[in-house]
Amino acid sequence: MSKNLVIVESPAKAKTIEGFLGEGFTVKSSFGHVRDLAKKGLGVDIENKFTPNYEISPDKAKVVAELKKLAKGADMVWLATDEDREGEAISWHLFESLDLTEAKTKRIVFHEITKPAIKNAIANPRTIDKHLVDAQQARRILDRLVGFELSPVLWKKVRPSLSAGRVQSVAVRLIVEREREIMNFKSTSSYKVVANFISGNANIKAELNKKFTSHEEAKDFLKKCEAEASRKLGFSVAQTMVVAQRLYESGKITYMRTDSVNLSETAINQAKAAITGNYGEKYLNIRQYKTKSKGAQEAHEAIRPTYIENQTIEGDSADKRLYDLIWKRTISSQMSDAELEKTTAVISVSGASEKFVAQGEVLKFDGFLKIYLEGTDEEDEDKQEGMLPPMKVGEKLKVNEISATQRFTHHPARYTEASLVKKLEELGIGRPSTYAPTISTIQKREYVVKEDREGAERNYGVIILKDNKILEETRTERTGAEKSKMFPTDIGMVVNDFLLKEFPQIMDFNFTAKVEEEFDEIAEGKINWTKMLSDFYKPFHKNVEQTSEHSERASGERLLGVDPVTGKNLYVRIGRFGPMAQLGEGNDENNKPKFASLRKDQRLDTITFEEALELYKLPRVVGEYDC
DNA sequence: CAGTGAGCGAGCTTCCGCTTGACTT
Repeated sequence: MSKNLVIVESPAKAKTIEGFLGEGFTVKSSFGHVRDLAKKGLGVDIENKFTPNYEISPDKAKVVAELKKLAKGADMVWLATDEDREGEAISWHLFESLDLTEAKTKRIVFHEITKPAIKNAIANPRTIDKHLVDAQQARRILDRLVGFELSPVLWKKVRPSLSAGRVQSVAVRLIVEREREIMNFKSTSSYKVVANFISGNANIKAELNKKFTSHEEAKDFLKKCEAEASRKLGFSVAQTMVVAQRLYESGKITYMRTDSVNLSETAINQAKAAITGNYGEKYLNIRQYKTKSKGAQEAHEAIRPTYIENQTIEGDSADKRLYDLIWKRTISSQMSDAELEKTTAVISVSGASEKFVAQGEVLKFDGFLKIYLEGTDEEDEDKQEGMLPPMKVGEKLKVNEISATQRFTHHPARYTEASLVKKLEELGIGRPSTYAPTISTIQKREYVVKEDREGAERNYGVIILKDNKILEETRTERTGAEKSKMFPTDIGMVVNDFLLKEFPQIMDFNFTAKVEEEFDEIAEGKINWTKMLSDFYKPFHKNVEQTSEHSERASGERLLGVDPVTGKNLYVRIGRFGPMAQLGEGNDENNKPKFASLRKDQRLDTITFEEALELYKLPRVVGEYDC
């Protein structure tokens, strides 16, 4: 009996596969990467063709020792890591660190975990693709060079222990730029006019095809009319991944750290059976999706329920909700389109050129909407909404009520953890396995904070025409309230502005896409990986040296004005203990500058001269003591 | 917890991507 050792990346996979292969095969897992660049120092010999200095990762020493032992006693070692750049590199690192030989090593890949797929893989082995491995080495080393050369510049020019990197710095940039857009946003308002008509005993809701910019215009319009007769879940990214991990480990869903949209044949057949069984043939529309995002590597299947016939699972409420979402998405992706019939009625008003428009929508066939509609208890009136009663052209309608309501334009939305991930995904920056860690890193460095904001009350005008009388009133609403949104901090903004000024190429949203193209060329054997690194590193390193030598410290300093009492300059900047105000300069003994910390709700780029002066006023109320 | 901001120097910090499990809260 020959002895075979198969190595995959994840232990859950190993267990399943061992069942398929049967006797003579032992299946073990590497638990992801086993080696990495040396933790201390740069870990790359720049002078010597970027030779990497790899070390067995401390937490993998045991795994490697065990695999080495098993490999020694095996007749054949099958490297069955994922079929993408990282997976190929894991196989190569295993080959190197387990002291394998080419004669007794085979590389296999499979796209779904089924018995025939595994058997087929075993029957069609290949060798390690060194070009693909080199592409991974280039990726790894470039990230190390960028991170470990930029970070020290920040320690010197801004503050110790800060960090910069290809992914995290761009994530911070997105948040900073969004905040500035919001700061510069000027809200405008206009009046939206809505009318309620009566036809027979049915109501028709219609909106005017024009909005009025002022209260007066809206009122004038109503006067003219007077004369007339006639995405869902509220989890954080980290929480979601914890729940998903739990579902994965208990065998309820497939692998979750993937952005693949590809479903296996097995899955599609299961979905087909579930759809035809539950809803009938006409709800079925089999499709195969292809990914849109750049850099997706398709080593895995799309996230889906392992057993699609199970519509619900046992577990706590978070488990059930996430499973429900995954189930519905999977099933609906293979269902027919919904068919809607749209009707538009145009209603004119005598004495005014503007027209009211009523939109009616009737669901002719629910298609994939069936599984979304099923769960919600829809009330009958809700169903009626959107439908138009039968009307004749030229029919005269009675007006029940016309109202003009003041509406304000909204600034762009701040990012949530989830929307930031979505944006990074669109830009092809970062990978599913790193989105959650990246978000926690930029918060740990205090570049951004996740916060709620209360918002403020705002008045808005309403003009109502009813029973031929015009009524004007002022109502209030809450605006600007935010929940779990990402806000940049002062330090985040200072670091971002510094990096953007000194290293614009790294901060470019297309930087990752550009280097990814080159990694692809390495993988295809078109260019040499050390040449690619050298072409990148030479100008980059020169830039680092120049900046380190010549650029000024970045403190976000702003001169707010001159204190009328002392005649000294009043500044704000980032100091040793965070954002602060500084009155006067110089360091002579009887003429020292005075310092004051900014309050928590104040920011370097928005604080006014008066607010900063206020910080120096004594006595100050710091709180109230309740005795 | 209050309130910090003299100066020097040694030694430290840091990246991204693949996978769980051991730990504390």
